[in-house]
Amino acid sequence: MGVRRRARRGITIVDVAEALGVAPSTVSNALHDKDIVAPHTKARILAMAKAMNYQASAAARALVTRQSSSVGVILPDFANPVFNEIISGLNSVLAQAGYATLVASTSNDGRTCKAAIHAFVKRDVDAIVVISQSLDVGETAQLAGCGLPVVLVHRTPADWQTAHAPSSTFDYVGMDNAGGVRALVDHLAGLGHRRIGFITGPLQSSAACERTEGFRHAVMALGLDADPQLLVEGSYDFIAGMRGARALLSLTQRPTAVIAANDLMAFGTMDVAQQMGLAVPRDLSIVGIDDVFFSAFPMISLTTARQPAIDIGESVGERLLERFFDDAPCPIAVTLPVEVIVRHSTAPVPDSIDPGRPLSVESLEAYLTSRWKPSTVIVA
Amino acid sequence: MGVRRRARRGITIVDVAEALGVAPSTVSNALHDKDIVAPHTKARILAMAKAMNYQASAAARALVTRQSSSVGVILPDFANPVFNEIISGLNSVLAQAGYATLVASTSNDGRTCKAAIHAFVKRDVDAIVVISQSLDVGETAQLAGCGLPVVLVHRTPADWQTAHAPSSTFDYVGMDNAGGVRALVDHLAGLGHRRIGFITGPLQSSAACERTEGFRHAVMALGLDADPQLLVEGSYDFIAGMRGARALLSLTQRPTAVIAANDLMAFGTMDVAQQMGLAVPRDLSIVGIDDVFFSAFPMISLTTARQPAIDIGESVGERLLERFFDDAPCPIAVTLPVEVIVRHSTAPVPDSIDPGRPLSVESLEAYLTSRWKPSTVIVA
DNA sequence: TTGAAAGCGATACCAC
DNA sequence: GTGGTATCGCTTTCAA
Repeated sequence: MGVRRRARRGITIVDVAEALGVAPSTVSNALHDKDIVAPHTKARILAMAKAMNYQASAAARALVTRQSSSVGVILPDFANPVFNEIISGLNSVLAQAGYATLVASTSNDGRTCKAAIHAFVKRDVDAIVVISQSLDVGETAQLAGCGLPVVLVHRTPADWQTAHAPSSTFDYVGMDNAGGVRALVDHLAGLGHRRIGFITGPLQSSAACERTEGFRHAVMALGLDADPQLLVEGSYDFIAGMRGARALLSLTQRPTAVIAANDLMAFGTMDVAQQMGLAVPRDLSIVGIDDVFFSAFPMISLTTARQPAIDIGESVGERLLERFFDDAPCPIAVTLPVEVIVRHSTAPVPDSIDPGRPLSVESLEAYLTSRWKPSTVIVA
Repeated sequence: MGVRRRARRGITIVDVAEALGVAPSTVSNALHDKDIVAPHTKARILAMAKAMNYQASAAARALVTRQSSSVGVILPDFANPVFNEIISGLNSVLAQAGYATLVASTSNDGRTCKAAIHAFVKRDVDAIVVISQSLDVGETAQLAGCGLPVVLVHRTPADWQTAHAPSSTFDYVGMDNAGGVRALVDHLAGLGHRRIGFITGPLQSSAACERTEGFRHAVMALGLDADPQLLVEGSYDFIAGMRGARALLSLTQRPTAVIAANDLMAFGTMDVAQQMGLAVPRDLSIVGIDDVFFSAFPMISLTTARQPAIDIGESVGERLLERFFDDAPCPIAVTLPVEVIVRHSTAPVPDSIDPGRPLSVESLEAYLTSRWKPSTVIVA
């Protein structure tokens, strides 16, 4: 390991002070626009600072104030585009207020997560944002123990209240999961559907539970078919969507519409429908939740409940600024509204129900191995 | 604006020193594993530091060393999943070495970009990574002027050498664009295709130019049909893919295969083929570049040249660590290999060529307005 | 091999 | 209003 070059020293507050023959503290006050400084002095200082191209050292300020003007974001992975939209919204709000955004992914690994929190604390981040990350009791305690504002996204504190952890210090920002599902069921019921299948997300996620409960209640409220067979468990990925769709569409009395708890699983459902020779939306209506980029593509055109990801990020940012400046330690929960975007995967219920081509369990495996995996890889 | 709470003070190096009755400087040396410290002393100090859960203050260290152990990443937006894979790879390498990753998006806006660079410099980042961002002369000068290591991703320094800017201080990491396209053409030629269409990316991007040139050369080298009509300009988005595909597939003698300079445009091409009643891959072979998540879906199953995004990120990280420790100011350019993933959108050239249903220009607009835009929005 | 002390650059407190 | 100065926590000479 060699020697690291030392960056050149820039203009300091003392340089500015000397150039003007005033005290450093006065310069500091002027730069912070404190009323205590005489207008004339302030103007002179500001002008000189600009002329000398003075740049405050973030490190020096952080050392004395113990605030770094930065927030750390922890997310399970960078793969989910929705997470990045959230960061995008967050970053735009924070950047404007002079805060930096630090990111770290955990790959859903506890050790990595702990290390990330650790690294953030060491850097004196002013707050930590946790997106959709499952936290065990240790991680929760670690977060609570560092005494920083913490905002949880898409995961209600209730998740670990059952684990007897002190969740009350955390803020929460999420979307109206139940309301979104209710609106989807309304939409389908309005088209005449009375037998609607639902593929859930992973039920350890609070958001997935809310979506599932939202479905149950909506079906009840509208007096639709509440057959328990119409509810199958999934896990937010494409293959789970295929599995769930196969289960639902193989029922002797199959549903005329399927709600998937996210768009990816809706795509899996579309794929299965195609395999069974069912035309969407003529024979089967399909809806998702999230409105990912691909849902808008003409070839897909999925009706879905849009996750307000950017709004969520902005909301997190605004909440943080609020906490920074107003020091309101009373935790809040923000639930953002969801809108249904009607595209072309939903249609009125057909007069007669086509059962579709039957599909065996083996055929799923065969189909996946033939189409999902890359068949050949040529190295260029 | 209220008062900001001061975070509690943690364990300092002095605390550890006092607990052991040694000098702070010795603790510092021990923590840095300097050979000068006696093994016994070092062991005692390390043990005590762990016992007291000592955490070095990043700010204090940054103040004296003028290095923050962090790098700033600038990207045009958070929407492109590929960028996030790059950050993912970068972050994993950096985190392991104790570096933090700061992110900022510019929305392709010059002012925002300048502000982001500014903010990074102020925070004493140790390096700046610029991903796929178009830089004007001012931004380039700003980057060069701050005296930090800079790595450009997917944009060769040559881009602005023409603008007389000092590009020689920048590193470059990218992929073998020309090689990837060549491999795709090889694959198609191997299937018997001799008339291949190409939809380019935006030609102000160096990577897009490399892909285009790669196509030209491969066609030449293999003696395929070099009709200039087979080359149409696009811009990396879905609609450009549709436009390009319509142009290519409306040729009196239409190509039997289409290469799109990225996957999104390949999807657009698939969509147009479907509208024209052409079956993929029976009537038309389609390939893309990037291998985005959706390309692997069974319903899409696109043959494509995989962009090694994570490798690119890791490579950037490794290069940075190298520069940090070896202080090798000699800039390098890293070009990562690309692999072709053969899926189900390519097949041997058919015996007879189906011209497909004709499509008017108006029908594109009509199709897009009917399928692309959300038709109804219900607020939940 | 260890210890004492001088900064790094900005803030904040208290005289003036 | 303004100026001196201690201080934040760590690194880094230089002396012992």
